[in-house]
Amino acid sequence: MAKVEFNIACTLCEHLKDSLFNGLGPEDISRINNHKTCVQYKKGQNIFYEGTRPTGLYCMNGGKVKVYKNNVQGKEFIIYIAKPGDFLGYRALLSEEFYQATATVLEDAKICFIPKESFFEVLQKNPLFMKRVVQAVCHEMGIMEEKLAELAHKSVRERLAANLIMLKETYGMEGEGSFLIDLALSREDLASIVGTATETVIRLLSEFKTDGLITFEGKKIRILDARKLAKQADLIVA
Amino acid sequence: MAKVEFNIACTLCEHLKDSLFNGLGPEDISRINNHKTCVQYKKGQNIFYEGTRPTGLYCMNGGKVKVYKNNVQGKEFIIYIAKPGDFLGYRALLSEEFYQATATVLEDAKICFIPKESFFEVLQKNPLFMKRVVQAVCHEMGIMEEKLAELAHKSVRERLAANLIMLKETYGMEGEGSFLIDLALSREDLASIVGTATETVIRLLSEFKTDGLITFEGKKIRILDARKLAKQADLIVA
DNA sequence: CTCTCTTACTGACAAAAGTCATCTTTTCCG
DNA sequence: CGGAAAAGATGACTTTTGTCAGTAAGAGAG
Repeated sequence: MAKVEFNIACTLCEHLKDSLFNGLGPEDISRINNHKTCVQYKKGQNIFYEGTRPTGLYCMNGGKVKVYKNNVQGKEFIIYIAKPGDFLGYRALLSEEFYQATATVLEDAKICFIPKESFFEVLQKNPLFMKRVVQAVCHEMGIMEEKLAELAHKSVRERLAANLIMLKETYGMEGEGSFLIDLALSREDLASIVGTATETVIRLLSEFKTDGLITFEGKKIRILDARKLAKQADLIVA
Repeated sequence: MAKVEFNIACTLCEHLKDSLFNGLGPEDISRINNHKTCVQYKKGQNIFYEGTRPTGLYCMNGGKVKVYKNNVQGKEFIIYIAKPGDFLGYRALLSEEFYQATATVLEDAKICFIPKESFFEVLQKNPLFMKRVVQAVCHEMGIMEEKLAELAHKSVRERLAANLIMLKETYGMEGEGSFLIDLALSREDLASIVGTATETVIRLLSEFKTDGLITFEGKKIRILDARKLAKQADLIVA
C-alpha cells in the first residue's frame, strides 16, 4: 500500500495537451519537469486533507480522484472529480489559504506534485499562462454557480439526472449508440455528488433503469437514452 | 427612472481602500479613472443580464445589488449581494464568457463602469494587481464550495440561520449589544438567498423571533443572540 | 386620502426525501 | 476457498418542506 514513485517527462506526458500546461515554452516545461515528483496512489489513499496548508500543485497523470468536503455529521459532498490532465488543489494554492476540501483516490492514480515555488515562478514570468489559469478558475466558478442554483431549486430526481448527463459529458465512452460512464462510482459517492441519501440514489437509479434510460454494467452506468434523461433533468413538464 | 450620470475621482472614492484597486499606482488609478463612466441606478433597475456579453467591469460606489440566476420556473437564486467597494461581473469578464447571472439593484446604487480594455490593460501591466485579483477569485470560489456543501446537507432552518449570521458579518451594524443587518431584504429575496420557499422563510423567521434570536426593525432584521443563532446553523445538537 | 398592488402572514394539505431496520449480494483478504 | 465486511437493495415510517388558497397589512400612485 506504500506510495510508489515513478517518472514521466512532462514533454512525453500524453495528457499535456489536455492540461493548462499546454502551450508553455520548452524552458517552462522543463522547469516544471525538473522539480516535479510523481507518485502512484492506490484507491482509497488521500492526496491532501481539508485544513492543511498546500505546498504545491498536483497534476493528474492517471486515474480518478474525488475532492470533497465533510460536514459535521460526516456526510460527504463531492465538489468535483479530477481526471488525467486536471490540476488538483490549485484553488487553495492560489488564494494562499488552507485546503477546504479533502482529495481521495477513486481509481488507482498517478499524480505529479509540483512545488509551489516552481509553479509560481512559471506563473509569474508567463503572463499568457497566468491568463489561462485565471480563465480556467473563472470558468470553474461559473460551473459552481450553476450547481448552486441547481442544488437550491431542483428536486433530487432532476439533480441525479443532470449529474448523470454531466458525468456522461466528461467520462462518457460512446458505443452502440449509448454512452458508458467510465467511472467506478459507488452509490454512496453518487449520492455525495447529487447531495442526497444513498437510499434515494439507489431507488431513483432503479427507476431510471426500469424506464429504460440507463443500465448497469458492473460498477459502471450506461446511458441508454440521454435525451429522455435530459428531460428528467429539466424542470420542463413537456 | 432614467439613469443619471455622476462622477467621482477614483482617488477620492471613499471605497477605494476596500476595493481590489487599492494599492494600484497613481498612473494605473488615473487610467481607470479616465475611462470610467459612473451611473446612479434606482432600486429595481438591472445592471446586466444573464446571457449577454460583458464589455467591462462594474465597481460599486454606493448601494446594494443582488446577483442571481433564474431557473426555468422563474425561481430566483441569489449568488451574492454586492456592496460598495465590490467588483461586479468580473467572473464572466475574466473567463471571457457570457454573464451567467443577472444583477439588479436592491438599494439605490452608484456604480462605475470600467471598459474591458482599460481593466485588462491595468491587469496585464501590473502583476501584483493580477495576483490579488486571482487571490480574490480563488477565495470567492472557496466560499462557493462552502455554500455548495451547506446547500447539499443542511436543513432550511440551519441554512437560514447560517445566512443570517453571514449577513450579519457583512452588513451588521453593532448597537446595544445586538447587530442590525443593514440591508432591506424582502422575505422573497431572503428565500432566494437560502434556497427555499418564501413561506418557509416567513415561518422560520417568526420562530426565530419567538425564540428571542432576532427582531424586526422596519424592513430590516436585528440579530439579538448571534451565539444561539449560530448554534441553530450548526448540525451540532449540543 | 383612498384605492390598488405588492408584500407579509397563516393554515391545510401533499409530496418529496431522509431515516432506520433488514436482507441480499458482492468484494476483499488472509 | 471461506468468512467478514462493505456495498447494494427494499420496505415502512417520519419529517421536512413545498404548494395552494386565502387573509391582513403596508407602500405607492393618483
